[in-house]
Amino acid sequence: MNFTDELVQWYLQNKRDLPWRNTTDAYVIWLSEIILQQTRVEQGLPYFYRFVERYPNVSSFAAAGEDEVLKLWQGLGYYSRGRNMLKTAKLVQEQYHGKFPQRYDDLIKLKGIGEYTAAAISSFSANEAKAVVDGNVYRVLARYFGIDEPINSTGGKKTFQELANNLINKKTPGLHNQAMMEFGAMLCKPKNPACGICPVHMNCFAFINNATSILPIKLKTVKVRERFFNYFLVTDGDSVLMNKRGDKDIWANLYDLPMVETASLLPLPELMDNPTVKEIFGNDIRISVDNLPVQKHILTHQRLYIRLIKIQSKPIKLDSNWFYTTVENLRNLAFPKPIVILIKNIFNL
DNA sequence: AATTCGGGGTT
DNA sequence: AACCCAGAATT
Repeated sequence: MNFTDELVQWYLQNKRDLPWRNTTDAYVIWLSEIILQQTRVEQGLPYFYRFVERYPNVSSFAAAGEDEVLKLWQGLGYYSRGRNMLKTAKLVQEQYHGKFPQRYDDLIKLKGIGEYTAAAISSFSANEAKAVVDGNVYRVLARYFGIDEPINSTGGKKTFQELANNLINKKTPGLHNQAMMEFGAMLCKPKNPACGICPVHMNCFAFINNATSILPIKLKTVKVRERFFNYFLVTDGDSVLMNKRGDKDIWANLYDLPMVETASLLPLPELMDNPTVKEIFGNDIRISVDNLPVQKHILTHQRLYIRLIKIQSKPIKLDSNWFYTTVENLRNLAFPKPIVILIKNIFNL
């Protein structure tokens, strides 16, 4: 048996039973694929069940509001996925009369669907022979064929996509794609791959050359930015002052509290002397609580230091994105993870 | 071509 | 702390 046939045989005997593998409904497969972008299966599973139950078809999704979708998405990260899903659902409802497209060339034009996702949906729902290349496939191909071109370089992406296209089984592309990814996820893992039970290790470049720990090659780029978010709690116990975030920065269109960002973690007197803070609260600011610990929140490109200051005086100037709402209504708003924690600590919601 | 978009698990 | 995850969009 050749390389890919071996992987398919391995897959048929070792695959996990995942809900999106038991359907050819392009809409359901689309849901699963967007949720799983840069997200582990175990983390995405509960969200997948939540979304198929709430939105069983394109029409129900297209009728949703953005706040509602983001609330369902809360905690999963990369929130543009949720916003793009709503745009795509609305477009599919209009242009395709609610029937989700299955052809690669149609799918690739939709918001939130790139090369990987278009190949996944078209091959799984209609057996179109398009090869998926995700993080798993990069790793399997780099190791087996001994490719040392960086997987995150422009040339590298092209090399791996072409190789995957040449390898794909044109009779059963969906099965082939599932097998490549599952093999990478379960056996040919990033650390400590299970080469001892690998069906193709005797022909694997990385195994033969003891190079599984250096392949695939990835250029490191990440530079982490430190940011300091000073949140203000303004509440009378019944209503509370909230902020709707804009569409540029992290957590676009989600909700948090009024906040002033500073360049460093300032002592409280210095913070309250900040021009922006004075503009908001005036000169006689009454503070009731500032003994809450600073929350450190780690993201891929940012380290956030989050502090909460409880203010008793009323602000004299409100930003256009600020609004008062009832504590009860907080249940309906989508918050970033650290704000979920803040609100839980304050209101026990 | 490089940067940005989350949150969580593994090592 | 570094790396990765069924990547895509923006700069």
